[in-house]
Amino acid sequence: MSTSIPDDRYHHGDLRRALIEAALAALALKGPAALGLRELARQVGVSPAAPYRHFSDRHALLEAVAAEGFGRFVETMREARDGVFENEQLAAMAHAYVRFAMHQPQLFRLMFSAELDHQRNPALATASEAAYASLAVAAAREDPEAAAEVAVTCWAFVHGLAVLLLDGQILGATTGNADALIRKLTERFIAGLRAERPNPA
Amino acid sequence: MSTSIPDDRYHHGDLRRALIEAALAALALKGPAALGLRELARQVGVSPAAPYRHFSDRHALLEAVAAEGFGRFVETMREARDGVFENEQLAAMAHAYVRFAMHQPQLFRLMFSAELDHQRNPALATASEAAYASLAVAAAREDPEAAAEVAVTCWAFVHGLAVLLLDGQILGATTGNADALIRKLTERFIAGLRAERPNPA
DNA sequence: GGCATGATGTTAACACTGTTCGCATTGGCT
DNA sequence: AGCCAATGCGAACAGTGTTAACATCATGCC
Repeated sequence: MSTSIPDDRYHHGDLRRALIEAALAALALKGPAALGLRELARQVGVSPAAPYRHFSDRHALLEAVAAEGFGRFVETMREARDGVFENEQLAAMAHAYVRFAMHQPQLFRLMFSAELDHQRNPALATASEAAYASLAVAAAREDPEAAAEVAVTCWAFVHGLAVLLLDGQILGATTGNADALIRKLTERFIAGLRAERPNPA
Repeated sequence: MSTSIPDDRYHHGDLRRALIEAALAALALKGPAALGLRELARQVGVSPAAPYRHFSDRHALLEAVAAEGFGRFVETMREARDGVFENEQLAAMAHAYVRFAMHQPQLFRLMFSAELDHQRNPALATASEAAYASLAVAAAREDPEAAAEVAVTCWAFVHGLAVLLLDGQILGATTGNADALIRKLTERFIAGLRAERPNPA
């Protein structure tokens, strides 16, 4: 699993990949404070200047990590969607959205961090748009005539729920029955969406 | 307005206040990158070590700024609620919530920043809970039997909408008609809430 | 009024960090 | 084999948060 090429050869092999993975590990383990460039270089066994051959900036590295996170994110969403009937897909994806955030809180926070310029890094922009699109298509089914509005509303609800849970602003540390809460809230939310237009063509 | 006591006397007068205000100004003007301790000390005309007489940490200063932000926030929400009929209060507050975020994006981001420990600073915890409570009371009126659920749902929607707008993930840079979008979405959302229980006692 | 004392500010230093420079080493192409 | 671009190294610079020891002020007590 780990990029284990601890040989003492001059060139690392795939330093870029190694840095990203070290960052992912450090992020999950010790929080975003451990994402220093020097720290990561040290962890990979390389000089402080080496990362600059692969990332123009420290931010560029963080953006690469975030892009990786978005990749895993859309994968998670896709899986949630695929194993379920059409009329349950939205709920399943909403649940997966929040669960991803709670299982990888630091990564999720990094993905939506303010200091990342989603415009600068095309890979990041693409990845985050893909994540939105996957949710939007299921949301649009609820009301094809106002697809965009419904999609944004769903996204906002689900994203807000994730963020608030992450900040411990909803359940202090009671993460035990968070699953039940999420299910109840999303059910209610979707019921509200559907109650508005009782005659789906 | 500015804490203008630029005399060359040894003691500043109210350094704590001056630092917080300098931070608020720098935050709105040059973003969170300008919130260095030394930088702020320089701006206020004081040595790099002086702030430590008033804040144990750099984080403590940021938390104080965030608390100030929450103060203004609940004030804004209160004003939005007061000038309106009961059945429009929720919509008005939702609108105010998002508008606050768009008018003071950096401050809003700081308030909900991940690196702030809402538990450590009691003032911060109190302030953020007050912000929630003010929205919750209006939300609860929509369905008194499931007050908590409705409140959290509203909060999640409104907070998510704010965050996504801030990240430019909904309207690229088209902030012009953001107001109209917000209004439309909150209307629809609240309609959904009410459609679920058509017989308000 | 004079003076001890705590609150507040200063200077100097330490350990970091991101970043850049010039140089060293390497693997791959002809 | 020999060259070249890619990749890594070490040293250096500016800037940061933080601490410790010392300076200055303001205030209450005799």
